[in-house]
Amino acid sequence: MQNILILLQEHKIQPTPQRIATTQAVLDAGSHPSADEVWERVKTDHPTVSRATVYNTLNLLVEKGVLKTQIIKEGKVVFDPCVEPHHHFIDEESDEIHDIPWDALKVKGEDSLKDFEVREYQVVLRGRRKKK
Amino acid sequence: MQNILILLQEHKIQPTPQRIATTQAVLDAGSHPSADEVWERVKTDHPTVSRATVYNTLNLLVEKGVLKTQIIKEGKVVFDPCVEPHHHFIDEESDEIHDIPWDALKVKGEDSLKDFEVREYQVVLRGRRKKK
DNA sequence: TTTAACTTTAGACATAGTATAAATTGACAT
DNA sequence: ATGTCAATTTATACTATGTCTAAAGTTAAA
Ligand SMILES: [Mn+2]
Ligand SMILES: [Mn+2]
Ligand SMILES: [Zn+2]
Ligand SMILES: [Zn+2]
Repeated sequence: MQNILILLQEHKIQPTPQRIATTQAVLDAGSHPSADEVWERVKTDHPTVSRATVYNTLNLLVEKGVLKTQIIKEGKVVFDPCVEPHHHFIDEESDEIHDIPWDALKVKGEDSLKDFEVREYQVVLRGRRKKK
Repeated sequence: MQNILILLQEHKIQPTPQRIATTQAVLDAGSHPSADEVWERVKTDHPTVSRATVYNTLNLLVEKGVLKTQIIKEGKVVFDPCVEPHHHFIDEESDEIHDIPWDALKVKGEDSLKDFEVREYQVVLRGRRKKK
């Protein structure tokens, strides 16, 4: 995808080959890959890219607002290409994370929390995907 | 506290000295300690208790329903003495986790998620505690 | 008392993530 | 083009969380 280059430029990120490959990989990975999952993907096409660079790049993409981290799975941070507010459903069988659109759920009362200044919130749901 | 022994017995857990100390520690720790934080506490009174035993005991307490794990902080699981449904607020300055009573927030629409069978859910809020 | 089941322990191991320092690359002024 | 400096990448070491293993210790009951 040529748009990767534009995306990086728009976010003031020097587009090196390693960064392009990493960004490509994290966006192609479907949803919510971990850093090492992204690294695995990068390595298939660019076997010489180091683990540190993938970690550095993902952290940079978060810093620049291209990705958001989610702390939902035990033991690993996952990266979310959707930086807009939304909710998450975790399928406890497959361990997959599914995005729930912001408007699918309505939370009432978050401004009644007088002691807290809420910067962001989300609903985290767990269960299993219905067999259809 | 003498009730610890009764608590363990009620949950069919053999009350060894190590388990009593660990349970005491996790309950006294205020809210949402990590396993190693519990271990540190245990060691002050019982310096010979091993790390593995504290981890084993905490996992056993979860299995038996005395504690619940929460995956909210990056890099570590925390243990929650409150096993009833409730929400969480994370103070991004102090990194402290605060319990929000279930009834303080109302979530609408969770049964409209036709593809998912929701076993549990919670609202996770982030921000900072208001200086009062 | 013997036996078997349960528990604890120290240490090894696995994995996620960060830190460091040297090597490479790239921008850019001469 | 060349030299220079900053940015980037790389291999590697390191830290931290958590699990696993095998041996030793304990408990309870035959
Ligand atoms: Mn953007
Ligand atoms: Mn209980
Ligand atoms: Zn998401
Ligand atoms: Zn809690």
